[in-house]
Amino acid sequence: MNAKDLNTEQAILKAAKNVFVMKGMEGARMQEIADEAGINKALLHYYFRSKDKLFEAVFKEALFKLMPNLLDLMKKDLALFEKIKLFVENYINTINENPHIPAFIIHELNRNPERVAELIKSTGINPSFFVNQVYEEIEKGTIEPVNPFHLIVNMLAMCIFPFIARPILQYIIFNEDPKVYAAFIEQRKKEVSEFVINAIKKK
Amino acid sequence: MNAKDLNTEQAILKAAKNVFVMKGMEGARMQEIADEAGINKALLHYYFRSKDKLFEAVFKEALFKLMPNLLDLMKKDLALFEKIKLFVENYINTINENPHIPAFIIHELNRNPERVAELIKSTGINPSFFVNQVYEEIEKGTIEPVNPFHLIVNMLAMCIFPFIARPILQYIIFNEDPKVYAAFIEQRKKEVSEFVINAIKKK
DNA sequence: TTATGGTTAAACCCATTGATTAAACCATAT
DNA sequence: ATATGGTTTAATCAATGGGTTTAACCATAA
Repeated sequence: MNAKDLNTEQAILKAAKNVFVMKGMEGARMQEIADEAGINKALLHYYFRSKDKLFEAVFKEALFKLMPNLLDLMKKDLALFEKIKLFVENYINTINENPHIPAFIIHELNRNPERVAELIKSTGINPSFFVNQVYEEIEKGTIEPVNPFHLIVNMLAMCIFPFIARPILQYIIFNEDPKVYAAFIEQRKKEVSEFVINAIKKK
Repeated sequence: MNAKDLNTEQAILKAAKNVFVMKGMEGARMQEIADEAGINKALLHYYFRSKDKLFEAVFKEALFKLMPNLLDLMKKDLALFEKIKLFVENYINTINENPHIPAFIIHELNRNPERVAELIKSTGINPSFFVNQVYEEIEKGTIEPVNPFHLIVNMLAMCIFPFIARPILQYIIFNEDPKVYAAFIEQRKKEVSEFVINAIKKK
């Protein structure tokens, strides 16, 4: 595989990502991907065999772009509140750079739950480290006795949701002004971590 | 329109809802909807003209099923903490009865943001009553000075997210056991409202 | 220069699918 | 009984779109 190949292959992947992420597997057209990449449609099959294979390549890349951060962070040796702050800021930043990927994953998750679940499983993601850390803090009496699984889901939810519901928020709450929406997302880094810490810390 | 019509039309809508919600506009097949309804494919066009029209009917019904609750509740004359409790329980219950609709709406939201936004706008939904109530409580010093828009987004997020991410949670966290997942959702009604109230109340 | 082999593109194939048509069906009214 | 008109179906159409084929292109090596 030489440099030219890499270029074409990367161009295809990039174009395919754009189209698949916005329209999903079923809504995407091979012709549109080819146009977006500025190449002939047959080349898509030359490099990736089939639409399904191409989709899988794109999907894996998209999925793994949002996973490793999460994985590393959870296991870090940090105080719980620091970890929460870091997680929220870090994760909102990551999604902000790929704002359509969550909705893309969610759609595929509904279309093909087992396949996606298998993929995620294969990353070896495991919340037990973080869960134990939460239990320890509860023991110590520094936080309320919250269920750590609900805590994780709450944090993920608050980070991800504003991106998948963006059109609603932007058109309804923010009068269609993208600037205001962007500022809202920026605020959230602080607002959410404070919200979470306030919710659990013992006073 | 007589009783027979109503039956057929309702049968079509029900079948179309099942298929569209699970597979989206592009993934759905008119033949599959006809089969699910137990009728001839041409009848779909007889009653709804086109796939697009049928989809629109299904989508509106799905959207408005999740909206009115929200609307009425926000304007009720209730103390803030009571309102939060009621909202969370009520909304989780509503979604639990139609667990696939949020992901369905989100996908359509990405495919066609303006159209969905217009539809939602047309419901006349307006958060200002709730927003003002939050500001009043901040004045009174009963809650921390949180941004009410973030508060709304946080509550929506925590209610909706576990349903759209269900396969991940169920397969990864809950070892594929639907019973455990159902119990988790049941717990959330209490867990989330306590989480929110704890996060904002002044102590 | 020419042979080789990977890369690219144009043209084509054909299964799928949304939509239409024409005829059959059937309940109701005269 | 039969005429009417809404309902349902089978058959068909036309377009779309994923995939294939064939040949042209072009860099590299002998």
